Amino acid sequence: MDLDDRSVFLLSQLGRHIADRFAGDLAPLGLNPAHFGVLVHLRQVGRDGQRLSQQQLADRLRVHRNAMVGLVDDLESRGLVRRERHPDDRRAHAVELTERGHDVLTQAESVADTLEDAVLAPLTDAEHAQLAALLRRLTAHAELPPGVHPGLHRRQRRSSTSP
Amino acid sequence: MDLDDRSVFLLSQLGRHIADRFAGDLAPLGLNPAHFGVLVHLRQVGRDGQRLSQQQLADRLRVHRNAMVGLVDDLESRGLVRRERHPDDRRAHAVELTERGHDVLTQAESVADTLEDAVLAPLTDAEHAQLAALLRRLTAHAELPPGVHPGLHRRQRRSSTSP
DNA sequence: CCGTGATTGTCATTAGTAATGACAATCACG
DNA sequence: CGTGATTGTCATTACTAATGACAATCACGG
Repeated sequence: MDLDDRSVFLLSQLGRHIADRFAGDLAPLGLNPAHFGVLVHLRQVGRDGQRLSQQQLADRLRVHRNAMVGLVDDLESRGLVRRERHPDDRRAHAVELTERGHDVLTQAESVADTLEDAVLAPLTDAEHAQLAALLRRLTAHAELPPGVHPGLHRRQRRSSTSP
Repeated sequence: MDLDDRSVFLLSQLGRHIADRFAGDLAPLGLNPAHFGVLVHLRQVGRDGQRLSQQQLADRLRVHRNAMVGLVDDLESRGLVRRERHPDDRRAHAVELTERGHDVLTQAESVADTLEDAVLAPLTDAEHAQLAALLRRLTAHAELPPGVHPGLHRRQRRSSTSP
């Protein structure tokens, strides 16, 4: 059987292609997909008036808190986020988007828009909607947490066979 | 805008999820996805009566020949492939599937079938066909080489920002 | 109020993986 | 022949991810 006859292969192939392209398109902004994920989540919770600690952020994005340190370091050094004292817990830092962070996130989303247009170019609007509906049902069934990319997850240290 | 409103995000998320699950499901067979890709390609060319050198195999799968050494080493040590003298070129090794390699590949494909059933469970047959047709048009437009997973590609050494 | 154990953020260390370079053997071709 | 390219291999390097340890702080019971 041919690999291209399997929808799972096509999905994986296309998904990886998209991820690679997105990473490449994002690089000129000084961001990688993990940075992008952090920014998006920070804006989302900011809208709700919440302040997240690094730990909470790490839990939501399914990354280890040790890794979150580096991500926030990167973003803070570029002035996209701010670490403040957490009002309720002096151990924790409240992380929030800066004005500049908002701007850069907007640019990053425009990159994503462009990529989406390029990848979905061969589909009509109706077909695009059809595809989106199917994909949403699949992600729901797979119980993928909304807005969290599995590529950010902590990879488990494997013993014998590896990618 | 919510990440889940972007088809490219859903595709990437789902594709990664599938790749992770496949790698996990394949591990008990002592294989990783790269091994699987090699086996599938070897069977394909074997059907046409061809014999491929490691270099040719590496070119087709878009991996570096240095990396192919390790992949073939793994498979040969498990008795799934055989390195023979290439009839036309004494520098090259003709790599081919063994009987056992065929068997294990069959098992691996059954793993893939099971995964496909699980992932696509919420869709009817008609919807599945619809999805497959859409995906095929997208991979064609993206000029993704048929049957070659981008995850095997040599990653370029990046200077500043990284995944 | 004090002490014991957990949590947060950080850093240093380790382990694992991927890219690069170098090599001998062989080829291609003049 | 002989010069330069190609094949497969290995060693080395560069990088990334995982782990462990740490001080500061919290939570909670006694």
